[in-house]
Parts: sequence; C-alpha cells; structure tokens
Amino acid sequence: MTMTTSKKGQNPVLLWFRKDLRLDDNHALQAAATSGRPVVPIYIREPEVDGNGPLGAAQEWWLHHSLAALQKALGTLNSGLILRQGDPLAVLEKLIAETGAETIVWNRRYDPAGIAVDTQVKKILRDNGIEANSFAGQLLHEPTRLRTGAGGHYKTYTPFWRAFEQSGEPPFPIEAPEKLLAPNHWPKSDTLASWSLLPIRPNWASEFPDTWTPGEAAALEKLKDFIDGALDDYAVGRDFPDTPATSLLSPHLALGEISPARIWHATRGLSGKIPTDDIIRFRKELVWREFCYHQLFHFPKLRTANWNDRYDDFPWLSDARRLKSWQRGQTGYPIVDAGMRQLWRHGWMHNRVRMIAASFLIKDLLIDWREGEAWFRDTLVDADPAANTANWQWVAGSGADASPFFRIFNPVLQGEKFDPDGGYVRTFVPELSKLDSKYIHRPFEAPDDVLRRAGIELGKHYPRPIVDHAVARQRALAAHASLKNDG
DNA sequence: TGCCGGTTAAC
DNA sequence: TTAACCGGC
Repeated sequence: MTMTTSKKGQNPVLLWFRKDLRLDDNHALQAAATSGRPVVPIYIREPEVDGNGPLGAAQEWWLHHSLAALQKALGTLNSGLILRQGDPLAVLEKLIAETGAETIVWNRRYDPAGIAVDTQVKKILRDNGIEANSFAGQLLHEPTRLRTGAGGHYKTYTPFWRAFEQSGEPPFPIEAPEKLLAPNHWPKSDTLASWSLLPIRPNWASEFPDTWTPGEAAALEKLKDFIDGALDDYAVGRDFPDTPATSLLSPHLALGEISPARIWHATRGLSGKIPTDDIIRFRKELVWREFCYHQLFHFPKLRTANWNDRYDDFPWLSDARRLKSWQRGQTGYPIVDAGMRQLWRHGWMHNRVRMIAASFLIKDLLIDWREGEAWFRDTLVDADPAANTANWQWVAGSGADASPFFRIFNPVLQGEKFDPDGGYVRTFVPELSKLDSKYIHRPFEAPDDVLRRAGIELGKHYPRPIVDHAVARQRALAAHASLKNDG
C-alpha cells in the first residue's frame, strides 16, 4: 500500500520525542501505541532560541549517543526514529503532509522557550484539523499543581516539600509497549552523523565514555545499581566527592532517558514501608528538581534575571582573566580546581563541589552568576534549564529560598571537611598528587621542603591563589552591604 | 547545604 | 590551651 491509498484509520500518529528519550513510563508513546494506528517516531533538532543553543556542547555529545540508543530501542519494537531539523512547526507540517498523519502526540516540557513553541504548534495544528495531544511525565507533578494557602506559588522549599508530601504519591510509572505498528511508508530521515553533534578537534569529550553510557538501558541499570548500593549511605555519603555515593542519574534525567516517577517509586520498599533517612534525603533532591521547575514556570526569566531584584544593582566585576582561570581549574584553590577540571573531563561535577566552585566564582571573584550558569550549561552533560539556573541563583543569594549571601564557603575548609584525604583533589589535580594530606587543600601554605618533596613549584606546576580568600570574603561582604537594604 | 571572632568554661 | 557556644555578616 502506498501513502496515497492509505485509508482513514491507517493514517499514522506522529510521536514527537524531545527531552523524553525513553520507552519506559512514556505516556505519549503509550497513547500512540494504543491508538491502533501506525506510529512515526520523530526527533526534531530545533534552532537556537534567545541567542543560546537549546543544548550546550557537552549535552550535544550526550544527545548524539542517546538518539542512537533510542533508534536502536525503537528498532526492537519494529519501529524507528525519524530525524529532522529546523523550526518545529514547519518540520511537523511537512511531516504531516508527507505521511498523512492526522494525530500528533508528545510529552510536555516546562522551560519557557519550549512552552512557547509547543503552545503555538498545538494551536496552529489544531486550527488545521490535526489532533494534537500532550502528556505529563517529565516531572512528578505539573508545576502548577501545588499552590500555597493564598493561592500563589511557593517561594520556599520546606513548605513546598510538605505540600508535595501531603498531596499524595506521584503517579506510578507505566511500562513500555511491546510493539509499535510501523507505517507502510517511512518518511526520510537525516542521518545522525550529519548533525555533527560530537566534538571533532579538539575532542574534549574523549574521556566521557569512561564515565558515561547515554541511553535508557544504561539509565535503568544505573538506577538499579544505586538502589542496591549507594542509596544505603546517601544522606552522609553524598557530601563526599571522592565517594561514589550519588546516583549519577542527572544526565539521564536531563534528557528524559528515565522518568522521575520511575526513580521515585524505585526507592520504595527497600526497608519496609517506612522510608529511611537516606531515601527521604534522596527523594528530597528529586523534589528540589520539581521546585526548580516550579520557580522557572512562575518566573520564566529565571535564567537571565535575578529572582530577587534586590540583586539587580550588585556590583559585579568583569574579569575575563580570572573567569578563565576558574573555567580551566587554575584558581590555586585545589578543591575548586579539582571540581572545574572534573567538569571539563567528565562533563559533570559532584554536587558538593558545584556549591564550592559556584561560591568561589560569585563571592571570591565577584563575577556575575550568569557567567557561571552559562559555563555550566555548555559543559555539563546534565545541564537543565530549571535546575542549573535556580541553583546558580541559590548560591548567589538572589534565588528563591536562596542561601544567604553572607554564607561564603572557605575553599580550604570545605576541602578539608569533605575531601579529608585529598583523594578527589589528587584525581583531578594530578600535579598535587604527591603533596602531604596536611597541605593538599592549602599548597600555598606548605613549607618549601614539603613542596619540593612533592615535586611542586608554586606558580610553575600549580598556580598560587588568584585571590586571597580572607580579603575576597571581606570584599564580598562589603559589596553585598552596598545593596539597598529592602530585604 | 558557613565562617569568623569573641566569650566562656574546663583543664 | 582548647572546645563549645553564640551573634553578626
């Protein structure tokens, strides 16, 4: 049968994948699979919005491999994945014309640019007689679901968490379908290689595969490993960057290779009916993700504007040299440099170290948090439009329920507290690997003979601190005090 | 999900 | 001399 002879009822359903690159717990997929019609799964590489690519470079590396994995997984359902690029509405209209589709389904996304696109697409397609249906599943609950007693949105985490807990269990995940009906005629697809998502020269992602396996299968495996292992010590272990105590699920979540509902419900029943401290702690992190989307939904400018406009007059410094030192992990503070180099090598940084590195940029260097947000967005494989922006504002003090600005991390003390033996530093700052643990977080205070024995000449093998923390702290407090005191 | 400096109390 | 505590930033 050819396209032109296909009868009504055999018109395919377009299944539009976005940041939901999975078969498990996928409601749009479920709707397509149970429609009784052939399904044409598609992925559209969308153009830049707001002068920023939708994805940073590290996440494009991930996307490449994730799409390859999804293509393969769809193959096991006797289906496939059509790749197109361009303005989504134009691409969809073309695909509708090519396939005769009368229905399109997708899972909702919650970043402002995505919402704007989807709202327009849905309206225009519906005006043209196309059935366009969207589904939930990227969050545990829709960002509009929880309301304060006064009917507004939450501005602090603890009441949000309480309301979340009291509002009932998140929906249970659904299983992947076993089969999809293939169309009689597959539309043309771009090749994945033609999108050039992988870095070529220099290949800064060369070590990513040692750390990461993108794709749904690896995500589910990682979840199982975490539940069976590290979750048991999560509440304490999560703060120690040299300990494998975190889930490592963030990049999988960021592109929707695994659903938060799947994760949430996987943590039940480990120790009877009552969740342990470790489980609660972990679930609270999932709910922080929800809280970040809650903020972004109700304050769409979150990436570019201070949530608290009191910070609009903050006297940030422009300092390209120091910004570059921070980006390259050459600040002279080992815990900061280890974190920034882990970010570059693995596309990921341990959460505790993210806070330390972010505090250093904002408070020790007085560089605008937006510079940090942009760098993380480009280099993190788990970059998320809500979490990345909300968390930078959290450190800066400008965000919702943010850390007070006067909470300034001392990078030496933080290193000594959370990386006491310096194992994390030695891994990512190898030039310090032979330094005594006593000085591993303060090489600038090490006696000459200690440095000599470790083969280190400060200023040559490893930088002296680019700022004196005690001085920088005072400068930061003074800068903060210069703001109008209205809250 | 701080740090700092001052005070107090025990030795 | 040091640990514990506290207020201020």
